Amino acid sequence: MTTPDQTPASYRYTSALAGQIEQRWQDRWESEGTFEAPNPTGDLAGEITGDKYFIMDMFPYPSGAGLHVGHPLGYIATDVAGRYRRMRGDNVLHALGFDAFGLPAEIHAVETGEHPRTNTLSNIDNMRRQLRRLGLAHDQRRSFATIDPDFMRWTQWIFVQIFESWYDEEQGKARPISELRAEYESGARTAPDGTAWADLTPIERSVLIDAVRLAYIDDSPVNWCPGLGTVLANEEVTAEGRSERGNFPVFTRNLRQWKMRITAYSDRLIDDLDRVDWPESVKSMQRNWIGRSHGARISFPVEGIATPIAVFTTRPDTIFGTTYMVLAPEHELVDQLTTEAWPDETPLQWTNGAASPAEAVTAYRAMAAAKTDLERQENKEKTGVFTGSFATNPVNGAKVPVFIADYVLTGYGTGAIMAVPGGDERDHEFAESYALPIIHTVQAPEGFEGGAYTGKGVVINSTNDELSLDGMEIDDAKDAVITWLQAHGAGEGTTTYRLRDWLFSRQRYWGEPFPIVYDELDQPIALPDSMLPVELPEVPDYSPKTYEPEDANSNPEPPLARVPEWVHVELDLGDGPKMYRRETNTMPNWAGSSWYELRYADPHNADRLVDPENERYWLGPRKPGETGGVDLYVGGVEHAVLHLLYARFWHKVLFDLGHVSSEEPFHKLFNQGYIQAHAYTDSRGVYVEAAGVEERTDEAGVTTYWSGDEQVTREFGKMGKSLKNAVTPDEMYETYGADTLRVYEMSMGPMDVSRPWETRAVVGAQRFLQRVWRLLVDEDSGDLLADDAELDATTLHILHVTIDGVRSDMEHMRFNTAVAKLIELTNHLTKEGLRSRAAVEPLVLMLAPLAPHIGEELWSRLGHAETLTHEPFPVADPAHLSAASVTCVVQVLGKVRGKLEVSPDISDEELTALALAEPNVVRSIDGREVRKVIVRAPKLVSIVV
RNA sequence: GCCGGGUUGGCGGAAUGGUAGACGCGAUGGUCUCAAAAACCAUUGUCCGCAAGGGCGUGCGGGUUCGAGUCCCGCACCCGGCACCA
Repeated sequence: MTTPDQTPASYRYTSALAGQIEQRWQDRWESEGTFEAPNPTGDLAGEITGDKYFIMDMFPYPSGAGLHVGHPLGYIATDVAGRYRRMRGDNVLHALGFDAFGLPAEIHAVETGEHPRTNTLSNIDNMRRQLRRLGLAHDQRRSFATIDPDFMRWTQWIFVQIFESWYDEEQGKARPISELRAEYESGARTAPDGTAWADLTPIERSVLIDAVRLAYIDDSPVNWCPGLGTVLANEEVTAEGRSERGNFPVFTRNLRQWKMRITAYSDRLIDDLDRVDWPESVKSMQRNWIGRSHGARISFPVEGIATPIAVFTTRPDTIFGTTYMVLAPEHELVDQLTTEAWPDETPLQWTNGAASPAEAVTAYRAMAAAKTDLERQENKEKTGVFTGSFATNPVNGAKVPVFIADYVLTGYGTGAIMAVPGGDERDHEFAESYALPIIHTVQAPEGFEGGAYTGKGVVINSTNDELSLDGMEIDDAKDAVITWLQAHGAGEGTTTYRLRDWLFSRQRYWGEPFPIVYDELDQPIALPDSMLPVELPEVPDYSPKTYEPEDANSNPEPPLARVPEWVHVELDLGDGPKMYRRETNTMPNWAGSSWYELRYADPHNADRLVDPENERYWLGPRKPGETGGVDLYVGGVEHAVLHLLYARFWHKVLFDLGHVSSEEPFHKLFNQGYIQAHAYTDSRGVYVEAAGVEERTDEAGVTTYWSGDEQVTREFGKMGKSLKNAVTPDEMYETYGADTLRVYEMSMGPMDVSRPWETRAVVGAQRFLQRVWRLLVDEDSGDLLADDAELDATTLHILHVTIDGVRSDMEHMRFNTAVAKLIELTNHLTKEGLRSRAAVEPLVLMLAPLAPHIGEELWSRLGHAETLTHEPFPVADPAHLSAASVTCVVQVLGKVRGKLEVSPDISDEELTALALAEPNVVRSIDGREVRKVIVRAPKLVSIVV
């Protein structure tokens, strides 16, 4: 409390009074369960009224640093939207859980020896406290953390579902492995080589089945990050070849790891983007990441080699322009293609000066292998070497030399290309260096200079005995050549993707253990439901084996492997007690967030991850053909291809297996902007506490910044500890109160745009709330000042225009302009000294979603016993939307020359006459002939002379 | 290079093709006070003018229109994503 001698008025809306009001209402909401949303069935079942509305925030990682004022921006926005929806009569589901597995807790554990769980739980407590003080209308019964054994159990259960599934291309969906096994056993299906199931050994059967599982173990190139001591998914590696987290170097290594067959869903993940309401930027990032391209796979035979070279191209129409071929240095056919000696007349520059192709290829491969991906990217100069072999172009029989070059990547397409220097800039560049012929197959426009022509045009130089593409447009030529190739067994139309399978195992302690054990034949076996969850064992040391970040040859070593008594376990999995070995990798921290939206709908269900009825109600499609999913999902854009892609994938698997009725987890996605902040550096470039910096403006109007006596430089960046510019919500509660913080954050700008924090501007929101308070409450006595006076026409008009505008702003998340409109209404009432219930009650109701505590307090002082949570949001009366008089603008030659106060239903003729008589308009016309008068009654008259 | 978003007062921002700058911060002046703070009131794009009024003004250059911040064409710069992806 502020001491009395500092506050002349004891009922002024100060931060102290705001604090009392806010905490009182937070207690009341909690004890009354105000924001508890009933479910159709189960332990949270209740009477349901209205339409359902499921709103969600991207759930937070409970950081030890606590929150700064940037964090709650999205939470406030969803809270306002949710509170508005409740007042519209909806049954609103809004809760917040915690994404509690993750690296920081593990690092903290390594440093302090404190168990990550202990530390994480205390961080969660702290965050819950900070968030509660913000007055968020969450259903507390539905909160959880991904580390809760109950939650983890279902994460593991989903893993087992994925492990026990395969993708049936014919049906275009995932199906249980049991159905595949049944098809094998019945003879309906045989192994790819034709062998019958009955003729396979148990091991062969396992291998056959394991090869198609949606979760599988694979020995292939993965991203190994010694600095983190773990492998990473492609999505977690930046374009610079470093870890997204920690920025450590990442190396490609062949390692045995778990993967998820997300590539089976490539098409659906792309196609269904058209069915969700997401920002175009995020959709485009996902499309790019999946990287679907349509083209053709074409075989180029090589004399003396059984396997032809398969290439992938998106431009099969240019095949007549193929003058050479290129294989990635790592391509498996390179050894066979490399000849003993250089063919006669091999140009010297094709050989790199080597005595034989074998020597040249070996040297080139060694050089390519020594380069990291990053170095390959940096050096864009095209290099390569001739293998000594020639391939045959299937369309015209031309012999073309086969090169290896590192500008062809092993991981994309087939790792081999038909090079068309006339139609591809990269091929052109290479052809120039190696003196290879260039044939154009598309007519370039006149005056085209430059090497490769990649634009539109008509096909030329493309004829053989049976086929002529000449004269065709490119798309028709593609179809024609694919048809021809297909008929001649030389190729087919096909699609490739950039997306790779999701590397799913991590060598960390603080993650979900895999519900997998290995038998004596080293075959992975999923644990039955009854043995879930598999909980983390206590370990003597939480650290993964750490390495020098640059030590590419180090090997991952999971911390769980150091607990032999946990790893080796006796279980009865159906054929009596036997010894098994547990999987010692853990899941990535994306696992829990890949399905948590489902658990909000039925958080305590012990029998199912979510009851189908509850899932259908909260997430199911509203109309046939819709995807269903959360009605509004708000979060930062940084998860565009990580979390959002993984969650869609898991959701689709669960949909295929019949566990959910929705095809997409999040129907509408909204990316909020960030709150940024100024930061200040001293002369040494060291950050100084932003809170202590003073701004000075001299007579010349030049602004400088000072930390004590030292001048400092202003920068702009993320808010946080490292830039010493963090402002905490706690400071704001203390100085202004939670409602002020909420209103300020919502009024700063549009939700999807980043904006700078400015503590000194927060007072504006407080002044606004104080004005509202003063309208209703006597600052000295605390008496209610509202009266029952009738509203004048002007006030009625302003009120209803405000209602109309605020409603529309709320619908479209334009909270900044909603606040502005409420301020305007308040300023009008204040200026006119109006305190009529007819105006202040709607004002309080409209303010309530933004500033719920002061809203509730004023509502209750107005004599209402019940919370306003479910009070109907005011509705504008169309009769009051038009004003008694309107300002009409009179333009002469497009410039405003006069203004008229006129009746809204004035006729065009009358308005024209008034306009032409307005003195300043007459002066502007200056006797010139009026050629045309455009009238948009009642707001505008435009006169042309 | 490709894709997406952006550029409006001193600052954050507002404007169905129809009064550019709502609302807020800051600044200036005032009320209250012994004084200060808080609060309240007024002014605040810029230039000319005593005023009435007028000129200029939404990154730059064109265009459409009676009228363009808004639509079209071209360009510059900034932010984000992807990038030798055949």
